[in-house]
Amino acid sequence: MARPRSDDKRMAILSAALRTIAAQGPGAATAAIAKAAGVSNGSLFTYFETKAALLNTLYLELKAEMAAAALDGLSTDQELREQLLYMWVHWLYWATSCPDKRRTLAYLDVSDEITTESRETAHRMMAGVAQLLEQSREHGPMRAVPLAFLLALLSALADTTTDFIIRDPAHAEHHREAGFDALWRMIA
Amino acid sequence: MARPRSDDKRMAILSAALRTIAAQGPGAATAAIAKAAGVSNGSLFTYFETKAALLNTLYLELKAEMAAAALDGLSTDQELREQLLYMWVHWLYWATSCPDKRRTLAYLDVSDEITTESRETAHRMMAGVAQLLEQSREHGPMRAVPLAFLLALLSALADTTTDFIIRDPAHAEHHREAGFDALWRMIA
Amino acid sequence: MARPRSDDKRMAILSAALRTIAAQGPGAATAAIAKAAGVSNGSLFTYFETKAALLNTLYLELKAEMAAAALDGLSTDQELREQLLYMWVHWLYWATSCPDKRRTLAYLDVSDEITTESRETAHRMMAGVAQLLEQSREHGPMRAVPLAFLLALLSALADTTTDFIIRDPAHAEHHREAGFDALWRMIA
Amino acid sequence: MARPRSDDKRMAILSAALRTIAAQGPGAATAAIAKAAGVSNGSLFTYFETKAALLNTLYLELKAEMAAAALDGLSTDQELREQLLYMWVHWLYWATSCPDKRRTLAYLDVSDEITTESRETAHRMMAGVAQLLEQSREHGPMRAVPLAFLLALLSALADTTTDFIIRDPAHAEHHREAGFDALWRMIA
DNA sequence: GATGAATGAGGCTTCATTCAT
DNA sequence: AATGAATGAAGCCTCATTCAT
Repeated sequence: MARPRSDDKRMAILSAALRTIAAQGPGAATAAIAKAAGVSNGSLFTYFETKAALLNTLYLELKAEMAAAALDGLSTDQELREQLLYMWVHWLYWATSCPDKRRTLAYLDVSDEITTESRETAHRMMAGVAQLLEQSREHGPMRAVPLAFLLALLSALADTTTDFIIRDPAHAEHHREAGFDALWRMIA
Repeated sequence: MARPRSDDKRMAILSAALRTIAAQGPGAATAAIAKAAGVSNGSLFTYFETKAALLNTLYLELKAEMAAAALDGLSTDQELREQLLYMWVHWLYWATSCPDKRRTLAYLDVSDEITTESRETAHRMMAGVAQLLEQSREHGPMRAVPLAFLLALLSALADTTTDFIIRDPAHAEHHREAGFDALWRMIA
Repeated sequence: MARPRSDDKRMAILSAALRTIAAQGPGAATAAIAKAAGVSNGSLFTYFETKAALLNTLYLELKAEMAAAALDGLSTDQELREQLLYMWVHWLYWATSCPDKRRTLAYLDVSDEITTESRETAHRMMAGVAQLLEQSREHGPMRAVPLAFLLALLSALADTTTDFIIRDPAHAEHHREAGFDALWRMIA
Repeated sequence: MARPRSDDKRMAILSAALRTIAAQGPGAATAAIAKAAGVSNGSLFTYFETKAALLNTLYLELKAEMAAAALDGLSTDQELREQLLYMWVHWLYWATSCPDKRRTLAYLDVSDEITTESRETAHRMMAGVAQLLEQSREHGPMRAVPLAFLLALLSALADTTTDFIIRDPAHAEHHREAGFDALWRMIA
């Protein structure tokens, strides 16, 4: 009945946090974030109880977006290699076309403000990717290692490849393919 | 500025920084580091002009140690695969037996206090590793990618494998081998 | 400003303020009080212009209740000592059986939000008690001191005695009698 | 070997806290206190870890001073009544001639920043007064009540009397005597 | 009238760095 | 050179009050 909590504002804060953290790291001041969001200092805290809460929310949002980006539109009819490639390409596309998001995610991934619980939730968001990985490695040389290990390796590869694409965008496609081939050789 | 007298004190500070940052992250207060070093608050700044300077020094120290650990005692007589394995094993051994150093390095790697120059110097410290990598991939599927990319992939793999060994030390050897096999498949 | 519609709500706020302040001191946030009253944040300010206004109102309410409790049912037929004892017993009974009210009153008594005017009004509410005191001391050793002084002494005694009864309820009656005897010796 | 922590500064802070709290209540900002002490915002915290620590220290300091003022110079040769009177006079003299101290003590006495431990320590500081009280009431009507109760009554009487002297200093002596006579009648 | 989001001024405390001793 | 007190700029968060709905 009162002014409703505006989703716009909430998203403005999240988006401002994204930009500010990408630029200044997770130490960015809440005041800076609020200002970037065009919102008063105190308003930030009506949408997020705590700076840590904001960070965790942002983290989950980004992880979810990344996972969705990687899997959206995937058709399970194709060969596994094609499916994995599809995921790889989309993942890298997302990561390289939203460098702020990727950078912020990288910061948050190592921040000690991110809860174990958030990390677990994020991990669960990768279930689709994990499943694809599971199928891909089923008969390959890594059939016996923990799936989590494999997932971590995949992330590491994707991350590294993204770095290189951003650093040297002229050879984006080249790097992307090299990365994928390496991945495929590793697991299949 | 003449080099301060006591090298002991300098090393005590570096070592204290290592422990303190491992425990509290790169946000650790200089006062906390000084205290851990058994040195006064202000003395820290006669040995390191700035907190950032200390961090960068520590970063380089650790990177150098890591590179040395990976290559020390390597004999170039053996097969390349053996040499690479030697390096892999020693790298992981260092990383898993000095968790503080590794953790601190992980923190510093993403800290924005570390200058580009430091990162470049650190990169150069890996020349030996890079050379080995270069030889190993010479006739392999990755013969055409930038060596830096390969080095980054190696680092990512080593890092991820270390994570898993620390998390699940009972299967250390298993993880180490799985990681190496994956690496070898990737490049050779 | 027309009196707001719901007296219920007004009293709910006062009662919530009572409980909240008893628990958290006069620094209790208006938001906390509103919540405890089951009323919105903003509504509190349609019933009380200001936090200070709320506090002053509560203060007067409690003082009035205390005065009423002390005198209610007093019959002026009895001996003065009996009348004074009656008042003493009822005062202490009120104070010990509504510890929240007493505690809040204690907080407010020293709060600088309570205006001089409120304090004076409160003082006037004790007229009945004062009158009884006046009669009681008429021929006693304190016949010449300002009545206000006497009243203050009475309050101090009552307060101190209440403290002890609350702290050591097993000997409530004992303390109550000791306090009264002391009072009587003092004035009569 | 460095600049020593200056006792002057420490006392300046305590004294500034005294003045500031007397004027603004225990809610006075640490910044205001620091400014009043002619000290930087942060310096306050090298002398007192916390605002609460500062408040507790000030509380104990004042209580000690008050107890000392009440007993200093007391000769145990005199009659008990004379001794008690001596204490009464000196107590009131202290309280009325340092209204800031008294006011601050009153604020702190009810502040929830003051630890139970501080309160107990303060209580122990009144041992001398308590002992005198104990002797005075030995054969009197209050010989059986808890000494702590008696002490609380004494405090209440002293406080109330002080109030009246401050409010009406023209009759200081009058009030002081009336208060003491009341006390003596109460206990002896 | 009721609601609760919006505001922004502080409040307490931390910390890198400087400086007196 | 060594020490640790001094500094003051931030940082996060709270809260009385206002205002859009």
